[in-house]
Formats: sequence, structure tokens, C-alpha cells
Amino acid sequence: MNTLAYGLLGLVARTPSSGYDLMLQLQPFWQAKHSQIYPLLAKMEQEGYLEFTRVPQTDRPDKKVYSITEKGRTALREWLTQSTSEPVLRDELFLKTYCLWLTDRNTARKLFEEREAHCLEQLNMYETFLEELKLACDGTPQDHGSPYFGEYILLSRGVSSMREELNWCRWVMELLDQQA
Amino acid sequence: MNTLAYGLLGLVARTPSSGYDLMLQLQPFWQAKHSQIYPLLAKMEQEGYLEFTRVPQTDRPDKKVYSITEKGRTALREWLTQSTSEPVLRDELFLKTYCLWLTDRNTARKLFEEREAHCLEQLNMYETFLEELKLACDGTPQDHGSPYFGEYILLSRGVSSMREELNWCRWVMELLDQQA
DNA sequence: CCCAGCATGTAACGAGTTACATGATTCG
DNA sequence: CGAATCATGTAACTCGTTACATGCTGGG
Repeated sequence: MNTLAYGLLGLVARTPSSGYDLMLQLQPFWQAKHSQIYPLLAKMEQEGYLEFTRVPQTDRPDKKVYSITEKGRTALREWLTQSTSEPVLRDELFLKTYCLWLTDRNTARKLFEEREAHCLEQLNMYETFLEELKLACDGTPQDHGSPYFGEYILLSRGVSSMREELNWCRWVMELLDQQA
Repeated sequence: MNTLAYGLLGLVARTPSSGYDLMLQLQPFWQAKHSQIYPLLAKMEQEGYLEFTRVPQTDRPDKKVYSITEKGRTALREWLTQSTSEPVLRDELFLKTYCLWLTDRNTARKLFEEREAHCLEQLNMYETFLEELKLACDGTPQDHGSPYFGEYILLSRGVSSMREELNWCRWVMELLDQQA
């Protein structure tokens, strides 16, 4: 049971889902490929944290829909009381930024333009998901106890952190332009 | 030559340093343990990106001081022109946040109090480093072309992202309290 | 006297990515 | 007709962490 395993458990606790679906739901908060998820789900099922039913589909491939067991729910609650490991941010742009003095203004500028575009994309995604969430549960997400509460505050965080990063990109580009 | 390798190259390009020292300098921007750095430096030296001189010390163990070669500097400049891979943030708190509805207010609150404390620590570190940097190069860091420019904008980013995260933690705690 | 910091390294393991593998449907 | 999406899996590899290993110095 590693961090990803608990993450999957948390998703399944709200809505039973297939591995493919879990991968998609998890994307905005934790990046994991299907090749990491499928074997882990199988292992968690063997150890009794999850169970699955095979759901045949006519137009699409069959799916394995996983749901949480009592053992899984207990483990999940226990995990929430334990201390959280420190977040790790790996951003190649940080390392490139450190070396900006070695390069010309154009090359430098391009780095931040690219990041600006990426942030706008992400911001748009978080805002869209937030709107959808509000529609899906009219007014309730601010209520702790609502199964949407966590997602609501996570998406809000996504929005504000993307805005902060955008501001930074623009500030850096201004600094670069001032010396043109 | 992976991302970490370029990161080390960037540090060494500014100031020749030992592996131990590089590990410390890199910490605020990219987390890597000495066990990952030492073998990588050795490999980079063998491939001609770096060279080192053994510096004997009387009171402390001898060190290998690495400096960048012409091949290394060329590779570094080339890397800066290539497109940057997307940043990855792995934060266990995100996954726990998703499951907040499964737990009581106290457990939930503790998670964010812990994170608040961590952010305050980090904020303090970034602010201290920023002050030191300003002293070390009176007024010049805003100048692209100054070898301190990159570090200056990175530390500024550190400060503002920690402030953003602190605000989020406090907002979440307010929401939790409103329902007490 | 023990712990923290300086300084370097290796070995074993766990986490994560890329690539291989298959196969149906739908949309442009 | 080809690309994208749904759906599941394995294999090989790289990246990153933890633990093992050594040794000296200075401070509490």
C-alpha cells in the first residue's frame, strides 16, 4: 500500500470505477499511467482492499469495475490520520531558469511563453471541472461531509495556483523586456 | 544526460563545486539525494561534460571540485533551446483532501495545520535566501545577464507560491470551522 | 560522549515511464 | 482510411529513495 494505492482507494470509495476510469479521474491530482495502475489494482484486490465485478459492454471492451471493501475503507480512514509526506515538485523550468544568464533574451522569453500557454490550458481545465462540479451538486460542495467537498477545494487550489504561476511568467517576461 | 544532469551542469557553470555542495544548492529547486548525485557526476566526468580537481582539506575530508568543460557548456546552451517537459507535482495531501468527507473535522483540520506549518517554514527559507542574494550582489539580480538573475526569480516564485498555498490552507480551515 | 555536519561512495529496492501487445468502435 | 477513445495487460528500463559503509571534526 503506497501513496498511489491510497489515492485509488479514495476514488473508489466515492464511486466504483474501472482502472481506465480511475486513471482519468486521477490525472488532475496525481499523474499515473495505466501501466502503473492496472497491476496495482490487481494486487490490492488480491490483498482484499478492493473487489471487482466484470461488466460486459456491447459496443466497447468489457470492464472490471472495482469497489472498496470494508478492509479498504478502514485502511483509508487510518491513512488519513497519519502524517503526510512532503510534496515534491519536479519542474525542469526551474533548472533552466537558473541558467538564464547563459542565453539570449529570445531563448529565455520562449521558455516562459511556452509555460504561460501551458498554464492557461491547465487553468481552463480546472475552471471547467469546477463549473461542472457546481452543476452536479447544486450548492453542496462547500459542505464538509459532502463527497464533493474534497474535489471542490482541490479544483479551487488548481485555479489559484495556475493564476499565481501565470503572474510569475508574465512578471519574468516583463523583466526580460525591460532590458531589450 | 537527464534533467538532473543538466541541473548540475547549470550549477557548476556558475560556480565550480563539490558533489556535496551541489546537493545543498540544488535542494530548494530540485530534490535529489547524494546517492543519486555522486554516480551521476562521475558519469558526466567520464563523458567529458565536467572535470574535477581533488582539493585536500586539513580539518575536513578532501573534496572533488567539479567544473564545467567546453562540451558541457555547449550541451547546456543546447538544452535551454529545447522544449521543456511538463512539471510534475506529487502531493499526498491532494489525495487525502479528496477523501475528507470520510473523516471527522479534527482529523481534517490537522492535515491542513501540518501543511500550514510546513509552508511557513519554506516561506521563511525562500525569504531568507532572497535577502542573502540581494546582499550578495547589491541591486544587480534584476539584470538578465547577471548570473544571479535566475536564482532571484526562482526565489521570488518560491515566496509567492508558498503564500498562495498558505492562503489555501487557511481558507480550507475556515470552511471546516464554519460547520463546527 | 554523542550528535550534527562535511565528504564520498555502493547496493537494493520501490516508483514511474516508455514501449510492446491486442482489439473494438466512432468520428472526421 | 486513419486517428482517437475505450479497455486491459506485460516487459524493460530509468529515476529516485532507503539503507549500508566509512571517517574526521567541532559543539553541546
